[in-house]
Amino acid sequence: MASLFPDIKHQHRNCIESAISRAFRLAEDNGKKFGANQVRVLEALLQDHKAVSAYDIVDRINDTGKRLQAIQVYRALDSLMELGLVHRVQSANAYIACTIEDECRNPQLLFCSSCKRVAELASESISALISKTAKQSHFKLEQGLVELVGLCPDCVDA
Amino acid sequence: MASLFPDIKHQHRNCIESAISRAFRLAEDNGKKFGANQVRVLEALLQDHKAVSAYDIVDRINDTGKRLQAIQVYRALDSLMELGLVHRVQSANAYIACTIEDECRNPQLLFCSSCKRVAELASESISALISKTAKQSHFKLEQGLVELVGLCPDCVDA
DNA sequence: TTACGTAATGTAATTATATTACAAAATTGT
DNA sequence: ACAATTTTGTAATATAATTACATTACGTAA
Repeated sequence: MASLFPDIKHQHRNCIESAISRAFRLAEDNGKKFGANQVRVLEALLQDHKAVSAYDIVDRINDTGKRLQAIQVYRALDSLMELGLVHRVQSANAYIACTIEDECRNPQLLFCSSCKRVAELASESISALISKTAKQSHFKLEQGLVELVGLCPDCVDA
Repeated sequence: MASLFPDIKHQHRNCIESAISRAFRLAEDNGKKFGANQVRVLEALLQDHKAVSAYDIVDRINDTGKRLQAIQVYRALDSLMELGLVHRVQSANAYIACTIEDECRNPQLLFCSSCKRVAELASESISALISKTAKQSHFKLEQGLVELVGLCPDCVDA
C-alpha cells in the first residue's frame, strides 16, 4: 500500500474544493444550515493536512477578514464534527478536516507526531472489529476512535 | 462475554493493592524510581474506576495530607504513563489506572460517557490489526489508541 | 406587515487543562 | 566531602474550552 499521507505536491486546491462542495451537500442532506462561520473554519482547516488547534484556527481566520472569537470557532467545529466533516485529533487537542467521502463518525487517524500531518483510514476490518467488540461487551457505542500516533513515512526517512 | 465494567460491589481494595504492588515491581524492572508523588497519584486514581482529570487528582490528594501542585501531578502522570500504569482517556482529558497485568502502552478503552467509568480491553486481534495497518502504511507506530465512547451496560439499562 | 418564538451569531469573561521557568532538595558517582 | 545529575517544590503563565448573556437573523402565524 502506498503512503496515505498526501504528496507534498498534490493538487491541494482540488482537496479544498471537493471538501467544501461535499460539505454543502452533506449539510443540505441533513437539513442543517451551513453558515459563514462553518465555511471559514472548514477552509482554515483545509489549508493543509495538519492537525490544527482551535486557537490556531482563530489566528488563521483573524489574519484575514472579519475576526472570530474562540467560542465561535468551537461552535463551528462542533457542528462540523456532527456532520463528520471534521475530526478531533484527540492526542493533540487539535482538529482536522475529514478526507473520507462518506459519512464519517468513527475516524481512524494516523497522526505524525513530528510534522503533525494526519492521514485518514477507512478500514472496514477495523470498524467491523470495533463494532463487534462493543457488542460483545454490551456497550452502546457512540463513537469509536482509533488513533495511531507515530512517524509518517517522510519523517521516518528524514 | 460478561461486562468488562467492574461490579459495583467488587472487592476494590484488592484492585488497589495489586495495582500498587504491580507498580513497584514494574518500576524496579525498568530501573525507574517510584517516588512518593507517583504513589499518591496512582492511589488517587485507584480510588475508583472512573476517568479522573488531573485537577481532580490534585483535589483528591490535597484533601488528605501534604498538598501537591498541578505540575507535580502531571509529572507523576507522565512517569506512570511511561510505565504503562496509567492511561490518558483522550476524549475526556482525563486519566485512568491501567487494569491490565502486562506492559500496556496501546490501551483499548471503553469509556462510558454517562458514569465516566472506564473498562480496559486487551484484544490481541485489535492490536494485531493496528500493527498490520501501521506497517502497511509505512507508519512507525509509537502508540496505538483505541477508545470506544458510549454507554456501559449499567447506564444503558438505566 | 407586524409581532412573536426560535435559532444562530456576537461579545466578554471565566473556567479548565497543561506547561515553562527556575529554586531547592535529594541522589549518585568519584 | 564534593561536584554532577536528577528529582521535587513553588510560582507564574500559556493553552484549551466553556459559561453567560446580548444581539441579530429567520421562520411563521395572526
